[in-house]
Amino acid sequence: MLSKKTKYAFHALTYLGKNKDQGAILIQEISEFHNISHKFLENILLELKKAGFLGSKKGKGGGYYLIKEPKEIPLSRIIRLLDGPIALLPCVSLNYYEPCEECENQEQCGLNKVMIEVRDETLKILEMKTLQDILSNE
Amino acid sequence: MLSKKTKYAFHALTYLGKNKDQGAILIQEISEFHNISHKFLENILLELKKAGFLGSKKGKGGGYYLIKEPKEIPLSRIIRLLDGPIALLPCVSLNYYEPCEECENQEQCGLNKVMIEVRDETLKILEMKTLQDILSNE
DNA sequence: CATTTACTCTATATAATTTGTAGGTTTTAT
DNA sequence: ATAAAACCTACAAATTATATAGAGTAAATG
Repeated sequence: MLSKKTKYAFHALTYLGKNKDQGAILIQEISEFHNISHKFLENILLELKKAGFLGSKKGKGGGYYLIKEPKEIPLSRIIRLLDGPIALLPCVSLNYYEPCEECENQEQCGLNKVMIEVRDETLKILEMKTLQDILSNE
Repeated sequence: MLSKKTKYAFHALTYLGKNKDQGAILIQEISEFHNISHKFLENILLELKKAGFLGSKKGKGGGYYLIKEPKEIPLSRIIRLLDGPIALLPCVSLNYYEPCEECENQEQCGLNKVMIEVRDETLKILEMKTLQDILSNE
């Protein structure tokens, strides 16, 4: 399951995508619309900004706005940013690789091999689906 | 990512699958082979037994053994049993459905719709891959 | 240029979940 | 009878997720 953080990130991105023409949008507007704690959302939006998805403006009339095309934002990137690995095991993660402590020889591990296949199939979906797909369904 | 519980379950099932002919196998044998805490593994094997994957024998000469064909044990069933939902959101889970608190109208939620597609694609893989696939790779 | 507004940053508190442990009970073989 | 090994319940420890606090910085505006 996605963490709330990631789920909220998707809600916020969707909101910003729907209101693209309206310039900077307040954290508060999003947090009220989706019943999300203001401060919690603040942290999330900041991460999304640092990762290059959002821009922001400080001060009066400030807020956040999308700086990428929705179709250029695959689900996989958001999930990795906020939730970490997409792979089901650390030993098959492309971006967060770690060997399994209990395994002496990953080369001979059948679980490892199968999970590589699962990862690749999962990635196909999560890289293909983008914010645009979410927007198209609203 | 899978919890350790689920990962250990796969290791144990694989071990039992590889040693199918040898009758009942001790928890201790598996826990030592895979460096898993004996007591923790005990709980896991018990769950697998209650769910109908394993049989057991008490007392001297006792232990656990597979009672299903490896090809009849899809990854999805083990993951669901020990980790819960496969879906990325509660509102699209087939086995553990819950509405999202922050959503007033799930019918109009684009995230919901996209995550249903992701779930269906993910399930295709996890239902197709079985313990047999893990065994074949060792 | 003072004031208000709203994002930025870091640290911390709280809650929930996962992981692991303890200790006794029941069953079985010898 | 005794020892071996699964069964069961409850709890403890560790980790992670969620949420909050409060001071800092930048921008707009009158």
